[in-house]
Amino acid sequence: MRTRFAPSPTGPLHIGGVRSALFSWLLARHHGGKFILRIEDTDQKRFVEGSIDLITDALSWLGIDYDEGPGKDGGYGPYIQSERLPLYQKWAQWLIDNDKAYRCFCTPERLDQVNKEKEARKEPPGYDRFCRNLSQAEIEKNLAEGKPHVIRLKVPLEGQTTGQDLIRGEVVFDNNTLQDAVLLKSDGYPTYHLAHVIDDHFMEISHVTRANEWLPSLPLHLLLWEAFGWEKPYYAHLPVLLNPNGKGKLSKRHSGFSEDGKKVLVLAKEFKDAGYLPEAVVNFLTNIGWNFGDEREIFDIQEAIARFDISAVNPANSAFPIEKLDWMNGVYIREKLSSEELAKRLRPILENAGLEVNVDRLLKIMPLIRERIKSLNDIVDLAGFFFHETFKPPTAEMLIPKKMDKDGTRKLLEASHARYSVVSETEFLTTPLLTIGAGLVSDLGLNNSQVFGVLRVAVTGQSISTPTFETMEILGKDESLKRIQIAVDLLK
RNA sequence: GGCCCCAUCGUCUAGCGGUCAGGACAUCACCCUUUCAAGGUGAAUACACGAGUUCGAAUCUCGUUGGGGUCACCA
Repeated sequence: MRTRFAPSPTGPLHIGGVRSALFSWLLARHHGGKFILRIEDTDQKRFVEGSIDLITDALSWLGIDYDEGPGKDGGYGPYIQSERLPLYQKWAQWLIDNDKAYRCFCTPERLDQVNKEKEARKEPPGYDRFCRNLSQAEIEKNLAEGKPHVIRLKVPLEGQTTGQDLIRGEVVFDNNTLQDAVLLKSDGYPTYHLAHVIDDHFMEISHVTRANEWLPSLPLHLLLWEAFGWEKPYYAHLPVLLNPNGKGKLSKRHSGFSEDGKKVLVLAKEFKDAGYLPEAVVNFLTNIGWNFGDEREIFDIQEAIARFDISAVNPANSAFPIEKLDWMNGVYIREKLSSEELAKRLRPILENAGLEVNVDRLLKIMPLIRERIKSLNDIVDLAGFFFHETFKPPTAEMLIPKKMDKDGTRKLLEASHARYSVVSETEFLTTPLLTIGAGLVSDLGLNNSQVFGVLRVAVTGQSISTPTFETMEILGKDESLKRIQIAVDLLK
């Protein structure tokens, strides 16, 4: 088995592209086959410099490795279509020689005109096949005059073309609804239709998995395979990923737009930048349109490979359930990563936020933060205070809890300072600290949340944070007392 | 509009003639609790509609409606 992912280098990789790549990859890996990356850069106008790196970077971040592709020759290269031009031209000519295709000299202007007239007559748009029956003499003449032309497929005017889709079964099309599609453009580049058939043939691709939007052109491709007399691959058209609200397909133009106040992510890189783990993204994606089999949703990629079955893919399109990714990312953070691993991934994020990371301290706070963050990026807000060079004190307002006043709060802090300052440094640990806190509660006639809350704000500078006494232990006696003192002064 | 695909809780899904229609996310309530989380328990919520076929339909057929895709010298 050989499968492929064949993106166009028109910019950063889209999450829908990732999903297609992932399913093709899963299919190949399940069967112990090969997964090939092929770059379809036959549209010079849309080519974006640097796209190929963006694509391979994204795949590598996600762990979707390819066996053959640009820079990784497997004997079927080159893997970039613009480097295969002579091949397409040769076979396009072959189609003409065998009466399966014809040269079309119609200008874009004429094509426009034809469509306008058809529209006026309320007919479906499409090429009127003006050049399909040009005489040999006319063709010679046009050629001699050097008229630019394209090569079009000569589709049968009647009958039906039946395709088999691995996901939805038989799909039937009436040939009279088909177009004489352009195979080779006037600039000598092939269109997708021609290029993918030729490449999939010579690269011996056995299973073509691609997005659902290709289904309408399946009959064209089938006709092409038949014209060449080559053995067809199996086709599987993956359901489309829709916007989170279910309206329209997820596309690049929605990227970054806010929807119901929520951010819509669509580029692979945006998921990385948002603090999602690649393992979680991959796990999440495999649960859309496919399921593990029992009721498990969290599983690692090896388990997915072992069970993957392309024919079990749900043919229905699905809205992109981004909120489920948030949950799943949290599961991975709190259950799947060791402290060392988590710290390793958190470190660059803290550093990018301009904080100076003390690795020992970072490792120490892992138990305090791992159940509190859903995105790696959450670490900055939740625990950034551990790494601030200079402590950012809270405001007096944050310090004073409801049902307490300024004086009362100050007295509480002063009492705390007094009691904690007599604790030895080696005893400055969570449990004794908590005991003292509890003593404060009963002695001052306050409740837990008042005392612990005030201490939390004083020590962390924020009202939502890691647990108070654990935090104090990690901060150490000096630092903790210093911060409590700052709070006292703030309330004077 | 033509053609093609699709249709189970708000969302992702299980189900492939007989189930109290299951799970997960999200939501809500309660419990736990040093904030926030996490965790625990529980609640609410779905077979788009209409005809058939059948002893029996979420499951099969047809139609309707709805949604999506596609109609380029883009992929």
